[in-house]
Formats: sequence, C-alpha cells, structure tokens
Amino acid sequence: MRIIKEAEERKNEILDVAERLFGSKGFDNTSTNDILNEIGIARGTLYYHFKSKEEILDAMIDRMMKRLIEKAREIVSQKDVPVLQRLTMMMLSLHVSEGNFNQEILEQVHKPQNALMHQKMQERLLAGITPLITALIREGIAQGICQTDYPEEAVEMTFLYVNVAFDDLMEQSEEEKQKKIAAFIYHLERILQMKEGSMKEAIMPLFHKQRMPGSASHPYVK
Amino acid sequence: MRIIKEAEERKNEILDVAERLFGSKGFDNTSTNDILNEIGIARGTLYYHFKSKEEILDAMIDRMMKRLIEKAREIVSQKDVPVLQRLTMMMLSLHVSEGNFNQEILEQVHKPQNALMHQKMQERLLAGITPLITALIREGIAQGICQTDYPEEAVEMTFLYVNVAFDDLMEQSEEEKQKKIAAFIYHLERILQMKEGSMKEAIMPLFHKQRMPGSASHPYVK
DNA sequence: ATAAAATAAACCGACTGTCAGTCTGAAAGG
DNA sequence: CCTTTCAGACTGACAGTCGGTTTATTTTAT
Repeated sequence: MRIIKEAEERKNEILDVAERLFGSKGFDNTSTNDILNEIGIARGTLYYHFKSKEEILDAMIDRMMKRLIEKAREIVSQKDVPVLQRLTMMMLSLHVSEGNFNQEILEQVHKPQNALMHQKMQERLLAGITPLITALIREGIAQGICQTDYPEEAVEMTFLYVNVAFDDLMEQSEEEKQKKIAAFIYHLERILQMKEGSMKEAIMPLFHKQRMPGSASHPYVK
Repeated sequence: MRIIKEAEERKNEILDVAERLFGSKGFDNTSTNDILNEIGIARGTLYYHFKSKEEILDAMIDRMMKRLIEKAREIVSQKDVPVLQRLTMMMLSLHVSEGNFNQEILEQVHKPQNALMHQKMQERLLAGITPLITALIREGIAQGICQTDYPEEAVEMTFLYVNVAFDDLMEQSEEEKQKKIAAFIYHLERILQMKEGSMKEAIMPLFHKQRMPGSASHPYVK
C-alpha cells in the first residue's frame, strides 16, 4: 500500500520523527534507518526529500528555533507588561516552554555526544533572540530603568552565559543552583546598571505561587 | 620493520600526530587510518594504546590543556606584576600562546563539524582556569581594585564569553572587533565594579609597541 | 653464571559490522 | 507527464575486534 503525500507534509513527518529520535537518543546514535523504519518509508524517499542526514538536523533545528523565536517575539510585544518582567519571561521561556519537551531535549543536548546539535541550536537561538532582547533593553534604557553603551553586547554576554551555565544546572545541588541564579541576577544588574534588587523584584511576581519544576504555567508565559 | 617503543613514548607519538591532524582537518575528518598510516603503525597498535578514537581526543585535549593551564599558573604567580595586567595576560595567553599553534587549532575548532572538540576543550579549560582567575580576582578585591560578592561566577561569566564570542572574532571586520573588545572591557569593569578605564590602562602597557597579529611577544607573556 | 623457558609488553593486519549515501528502474497519484 | 514513492542492492568509508607474532624481560634449571 502506497501513501502519497505532499512534499511539505512528508518533510514535516520526517522532521517530527527526527526531532523525537534526535531528542531521545541523540544525533549520532540515531541512524537514518531508524527514521525511515519508524515512518515506514523507503531509503530513497528519505533522500528524495533531504540530501543528507545533517540537512535533516538543520531543518529540524530551524523549525524548532522558529517556534521558539515566535514565542519570544510575542513576549516582547506585550508592551503592557513591565520591561524587566518581559526580560525574565524571555529567559524562562527558553528553558521551560513547549510543555516539558525542551526539558527532554535539553537533557540530551548537553551530553558530549550531541555537541553538534547543541552548537547549532545555540547559534540559531543566539542569532534569533539577541535582537529581540536587545530591543527590550533599549526600551528599558529609554525608560531609565537601565543603561549601557553597548546593549547588543550586553545581551550577548548575559544570554550566552545563561545558555551555557544554566544548561548543566540540573546536575548541581539545590543550593548551588540558587547561588548561581543569585550571582547571575547580581551581575546582570551591574552590567545593565540597574537599581540593586530591581531585577529580583521583577522576577518575584512571576513566582507568587510555588511552581513544580518544569511544569505548571507562569501567569504570562503562554 | 618492527619498532618497539615504551608505551608512554608511543602514546605521545600518537597524540602528536592526532593533535596535528585534528587541528588541521578536524576530528571527524581525520580517520584512525590517517593517524596510524602517518606514524607507520598497525591498526591493532593504535587500539592497544587507546581503546577508542574518542579516547585519543580526550587524551590529546588533556595534554593540551595541562600545558595551557601550567602557563596560566605561571602568570598568576608573578606577584610583582599588577593584578589587572596579569588578568589581561591570562586572557591573551589563551589566544596567542604556543607560537601560532592555538591560532591554527582555534580556526578549526569553531567550525561546526568540530563542535565536540570545541566543547570538550572549553569544558576542560573552564574547569582548569576558572580557579586561577578567581584567585587573581580575590587578590584584586583584597587590594580594593575591584569588588563582587560572587568572584567565581563573575569569572565564569566573563571567561565563558571571551571564549565563545572571541572565537569567531576573526571573521568579523576590524571595527566590529574593536567594538566587541571595547564592549567587553566596558562590561567587565562593571561586573567587577572597577574604576572606569582602569582595565584599559592595564592593557595599554602590554601593547606599547605595535604587534604583528598572533606573533611577537608581550613584555610579560612568556 | 648462562642457556632455556616462561611471561609480559608491544605490535600486526585481516576481518567484522555499521552506516550514510547512491543508483536503478518501475509504479502510483494527481 | 510530472511529482512522489517504492524496493533494495550496492558502495565505500570507517571504527573497532581478534587471534596470532615479535621483541624484551624475568625466571628457572643446570
């Protein structure tokens, strides 16, 4: 029995499976056979739609990052929410959004074997999100909440740090985590020359109820 | 013809070649055959000394980082040199030391295909160097030159940024580079709450002669 | 002491299994 | 007729294994 689908539809089907398999087993440990067996298509079909395994990875990451960046864009555009809260929401959205899917993939992604995937994702994310956060910071500067001569670089610096240092945060003890977060806020306030404690004050409203890790929703985040 | 060597000697021979080949072609694009052909040993010999290709990579990085960290340790221990100059030297040593070897490997290392190598090196480097720089910062704090409640995290943040952002600095235009560096110093001064411009003043003495990129020696660096 | 025997260390290279990617040619859908 | 799919055999490259060999060192026997 032969099922014909539109190219786009089939591609997405492939990407869905790839996303699940790469996410659960990693890129190197997923063979192209795994993918095409799971879907039930022939080898030729896979290579009709993608010209290499790496192209599948790239397309998958592309699709994924587009989703994330779209969410981020929505957050930034909520002009009625205070700047600093939107900033916090941005940070959070990258680590808890999409149900617990990102959780699962993040656990995979920072294993050494998935370095390629990790780097590609980080590159994309950085390129896509930096301008958005930068815009946010400029808003903050305009409002006199913060100040820096190099908003773009300030964002790069902090965002990069969040992504690398907080990636393997899960392996740390609870107090270690708290310290890392506190230190980050502390230094973020310095970089952006904010009133001491103003960042913490912005974060608190988002946590007024205790949250189970990685699940329940924030008041603003989707 | 059969040449028998002591294990250590042979291992180092293998690592030498691996270092050169991984450095010039990347990890994935270097086959185990490339390595053993170049040395003129058999397949079995290679696997007698190392149990996998990845173990070769790990050992190579280990050896490399030990050298780097040793140099860094020497720099830190030069108590007669002002703290901020030593700090600068640390940063520089990681990007220009060892002749122009690092240059070559750094160019390779930040290509997407070498993500694994890059990540492993960064992890090692971060773990090895952070404590050294942190000690330096504590000296600075004791001298009243800078101040932070979280020296360790401040170091992690800045050092991580240097490594990631300055890795692909070579591809940027000259003015882009200058801006990035200026921004970094600007924010570093803020993070460590230093007198504005004090970092720049510390850097200048190291550059009193114009230097050819990546070659001639600094007054203090080795 | 010294030759022979045993042990260990280093080495060899053919072989295996896996996997990404190619190719051909036919058939179904629209 | 043109896009999509099928089937799957094939290639070439590669990491890793294995049984066996050579060289060096130590032990034992004489």
